[in-house]
Amino acid sequence: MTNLNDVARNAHVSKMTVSRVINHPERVSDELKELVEKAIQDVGYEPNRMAKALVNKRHYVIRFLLLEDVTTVEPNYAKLLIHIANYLQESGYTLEISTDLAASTNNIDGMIVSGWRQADLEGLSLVTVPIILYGVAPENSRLSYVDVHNKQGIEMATQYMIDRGYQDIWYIGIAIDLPFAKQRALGYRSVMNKYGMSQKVFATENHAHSADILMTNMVTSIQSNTGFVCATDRIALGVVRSLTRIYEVPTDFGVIGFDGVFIDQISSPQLTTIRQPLALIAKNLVKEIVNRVESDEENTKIEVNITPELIIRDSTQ
Amino acid sequence: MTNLNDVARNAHVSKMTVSRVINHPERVSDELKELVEKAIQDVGYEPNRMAKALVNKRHYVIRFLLLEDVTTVEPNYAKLLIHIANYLQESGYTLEISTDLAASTNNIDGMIVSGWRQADLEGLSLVTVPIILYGVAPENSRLSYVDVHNKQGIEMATQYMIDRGYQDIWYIGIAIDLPFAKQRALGYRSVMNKYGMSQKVFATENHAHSADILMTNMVTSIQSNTGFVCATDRIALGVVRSLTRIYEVPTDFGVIGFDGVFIDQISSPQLTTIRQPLALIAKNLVKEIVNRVESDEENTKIEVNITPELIIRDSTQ
DNA sequence: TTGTATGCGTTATCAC
DNA sequence: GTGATAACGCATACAA
Repeated sequence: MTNLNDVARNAHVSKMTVSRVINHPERVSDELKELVEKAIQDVGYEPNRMAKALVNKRHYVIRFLLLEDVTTVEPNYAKLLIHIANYLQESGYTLEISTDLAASTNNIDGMIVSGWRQADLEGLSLVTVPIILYGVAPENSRLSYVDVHNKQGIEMATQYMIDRGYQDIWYIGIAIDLPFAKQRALGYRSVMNKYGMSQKVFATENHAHSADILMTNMVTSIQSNTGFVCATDRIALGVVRSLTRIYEVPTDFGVIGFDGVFIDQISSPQLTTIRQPLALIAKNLVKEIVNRVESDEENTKIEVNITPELIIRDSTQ
Repeated sequence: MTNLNDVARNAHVSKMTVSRVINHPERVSDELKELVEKAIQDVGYEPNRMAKALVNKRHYVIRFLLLEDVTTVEPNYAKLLIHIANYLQESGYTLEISTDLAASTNNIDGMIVSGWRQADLEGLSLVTVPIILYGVAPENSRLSYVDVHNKQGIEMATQYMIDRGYQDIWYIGIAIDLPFAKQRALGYRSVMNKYGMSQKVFATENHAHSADILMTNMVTSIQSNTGFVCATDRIALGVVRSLTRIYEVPTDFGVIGFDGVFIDQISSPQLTTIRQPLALIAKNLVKEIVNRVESDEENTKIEVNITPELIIRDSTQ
């Protein structure tokens, strides 16, 4: 492993000059800068992250804290984690994954927190390192977050169903008392209000099976050409499954989901859905947490709501 | 952040004694050891990973290199990554996720590599840090690996289908020229040979949709009470979907999958499957890579094949 | 603009 | 068995 000294020797300068070329190039004369840059190439120098960390009193480690039960959210996370890890790496940080809110924060610089429940709020307020949430913050909280724009997403979905000519639009929501679920339901209501259409709101657990049962109990009494706006792809999957036992999707009924991560594609027919732009979300999460870690200023609360994307597939006409 | 000095002051000893209590407790007298341990508690000391790393010439970072296309394997990885991260943390390491084989290894200690293709082999042979593969190594390779026992898994599946009384057993394999696919096919053949049953082997892409099409083209000519052993849950999902359009599963036909990660559960009916014990796999991967990183001995090639688990659900009688 | 000395927190080495 | 010292690689403060 080459170090500053190797470069310095190669360039016939002191190692401080090398350090400066890297961190404060403007304080170095052009000729030396060129010389040093060439030497860095020659010896293949890369800064030692550990030594930097020690002297900077950093760890260059961000923890991803997953409070949600993994099994219920599986496919959402692989991609998100990979994106986060990549962006962190670009900023010189490494990822740590934990499911333990109580774990010591002595060897990390900050946390990205996902899937909080009411019970986690006190623990979170005790954390001393910077935090950014993935997912809407609790109401009245001083916590910052990055999330898909939940309300806007369901608005897009509802609007799309209306545009496609479905006569009646139902909302199959998610039965959980968390802000994101409320926001999604609001999206439906706002568009339906705008068009003066009558609202039909149901809720189910976030499982294909639960949605299937809910739907199967009423499916024979639903009139054709109804469009179903679903709070998640899992729910949409169950709705499609229940409908296709008797009818055709999308010719008799239309279904649109939300999330756009994996489930939409293995459904048959594949789901039209509102996709969470996970790369963009990851990018913002990393940008914000690194910002907070590296700036000395007081952290102001920020709320980043990212516009999702309509993916048109085969469960709508 | 408390450090060795704080503990030393509190215990009225030198910081070397504190360091020894942590790293070589046998070289410290019992009384001092007790004293120091109490002091560590008192001041809430935790070693600074960065300082350790610097002096030990380590980074305490293991890279998870994902060579496979993420979208095709999504749900498998979230859990695996979380388990790996947890085990790494227990050993004092942090995780780095990368999809770039060519990335510098100057700031990591070792790599866990997943999803290699033929084209990656040369690049892998150039890597200078210790490597362990998740997934069977190439033939004639000196690379070590940890994997689910693919052959044994499909043997278990095939045997189970025979035990459940299915008259005819078909194998719907995965059309890819990689060792794990061969091993799984071998598992089917070995059991069928043992019972002198006639073998029906098909192959498809690893997508529900492809399997669906394959099956739909022959489904009307298949005699009832046939059992389908599938190379993956995705394939099994497609097979079930195709069958349930006309028949009942599991009364007319039986289907068993392989992987047991997520897809099996959102299927309807839920899939009987052979589950990869991801936690155990992660544990072994971490054990092996940390071993290789921390031992000075030459790395001998090891091959760890982990026995999977039969999960009985609703796609078999 | 450039170089020297010092320290970050830890561990290994070598005294005692 | 215990403690003083140097070293890991880097960056800050200060001197030239």
